[in-house]
Amino acid sequence: MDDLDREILSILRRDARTPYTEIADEVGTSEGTVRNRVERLTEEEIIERFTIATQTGNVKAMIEIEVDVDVDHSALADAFVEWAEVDFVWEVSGEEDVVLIVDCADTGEVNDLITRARERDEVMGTKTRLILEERVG
Amino acid sequence: MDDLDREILSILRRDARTPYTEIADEVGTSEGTVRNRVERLTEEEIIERFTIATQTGNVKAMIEIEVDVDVDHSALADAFVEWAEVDFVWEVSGEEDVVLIVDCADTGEVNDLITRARERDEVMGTKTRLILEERVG
DNA sequence: TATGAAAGACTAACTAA
DNA sequence: TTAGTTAGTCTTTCATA
Repeated sequence: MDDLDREILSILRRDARTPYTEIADEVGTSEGTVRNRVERLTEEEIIERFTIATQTGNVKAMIEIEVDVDVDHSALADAFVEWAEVDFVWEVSGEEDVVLIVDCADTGEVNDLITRARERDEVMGTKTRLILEERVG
Repeated sequence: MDDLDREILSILRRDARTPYTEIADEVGTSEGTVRNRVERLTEEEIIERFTIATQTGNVKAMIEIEVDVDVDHSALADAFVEWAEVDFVWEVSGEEDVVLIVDCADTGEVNDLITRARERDEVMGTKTRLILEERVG
């Protein structure tokens, strides 16, 4: 991992469809070098996957979930990730323990998700923040 | 947005490099239809962007930043997104106002980021959570 | 690091609903 | 009028030297 790798990653993060030739021009190297490095980064799983960022609904939010102490976080996370509106589930350090990143049609749908989460016995409490604006690094 | 769109999105979310011909086979339509729909979804910003999921370091974290009331959030967010270790900057509702999603070499680097954030006058306080485990929906 | 071959995407003209 | 198809062309990627 050197600065050239980091530059390539940053370009791909903004637009993963940028042609290798264009990336090469931008970072001042050849198409082959960019291709080899992207292959290596993918191999090493520094690039976990090529994907799309979607906004199927109008509201994105973080739902922080406080979980009972003696609960299997992992099983709970597995359950949440099955919910259609959930993009990511993070198990985190700190008080709230599990964070959902969700993409909903409207705030009503966010509310439904919170209600569904709170209905589970393992869930002690929730804290929700709407994501008003996102910037990509 | 119909079921065909949703199928296409789900394939692209798993691997955004899947050729249109292959997606077409999988969902039972022609290459042209897949291409037209992906273009439409991109146009409508349901697909926000083609991107990569990366893990350059060993530690991912959420840094929640409490911002002084009369501060221009947008300018602050613009500054944070320039930091190399920052993947996303979210302006959120609630007390902390700005959330950074960071990808660092180690916890020391996370700590450096927190220090740099706290050095800014606009920043009143921070709260950090390490992301211990991530699931993708 | 070039260069030709292969794979994939795009254009545009056409068809069907 | 809109969505879908297809053949031909162009672009990008890949493998080889």
